Amino acid sequence: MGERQLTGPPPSLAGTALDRDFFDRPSDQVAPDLLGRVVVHGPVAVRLTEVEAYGEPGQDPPAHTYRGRTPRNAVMFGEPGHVYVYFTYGMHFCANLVCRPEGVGSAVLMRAGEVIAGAEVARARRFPAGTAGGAAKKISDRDLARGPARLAVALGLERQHNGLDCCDGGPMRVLAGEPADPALIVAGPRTGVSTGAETPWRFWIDGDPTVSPYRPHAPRRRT
DNA sequence: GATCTGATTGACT
DNA sequence: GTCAATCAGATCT
Repeated sequence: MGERQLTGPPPSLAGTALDRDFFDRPSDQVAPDLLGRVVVHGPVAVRLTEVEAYGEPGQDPPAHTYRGRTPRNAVMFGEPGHVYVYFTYGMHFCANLVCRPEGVGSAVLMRAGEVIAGAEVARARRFPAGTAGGAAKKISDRDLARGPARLAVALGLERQHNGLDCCDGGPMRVLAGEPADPALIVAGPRTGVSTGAETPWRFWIDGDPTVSPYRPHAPRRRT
């Protein structure tokens, strides 16, 4: 993949958006099917290279829905095709795409991707001018959306976007595009979770440089 | 009402 | 490779 000019939306941004039926399936089926697809939010577009599926209440301990519906995770129990944005570690946002019919409570976490449009906007969001380090920071395109929190920032997703519908023709959508080659899709254990990590519900495109590095769960250190 | 944990990242050694 | 930062939600007493 070579350099892409940012002087206008690339042809891929004009593609057809995935409809709600696409998301109305088990998350472990939707997740690998999302690889290679392009997520668009405003001027920024990201091609997904790594995702993680999260299961249903009572079945998947690491999932936020494991203990049932709460005000925080209510979006995941809503209509499929919406975005569930949550705040973690006191400073990061992560974005999920809701799966399964309304009331189930299942989603796919977007872990990493390649910014294919709006790279300068994404870079500015990571380090706004005026902040420490600010514009002087040199971030490669590869690192712009390499990691769940980075991806959320690149797409400009924050708390206010929680519950946003990707299937209503609004500012955010997931393009059908060209799915990843099934031969290159790899499934493995999930990262960063203390329980259920052995479930191979993390999917990524083998060999893609934007896939986030694997990190086993690190227990919180106490002072 | 108080305490603890976490689907992470960036800085520093 | 190691460690601190920071806050909302969930659980516990």
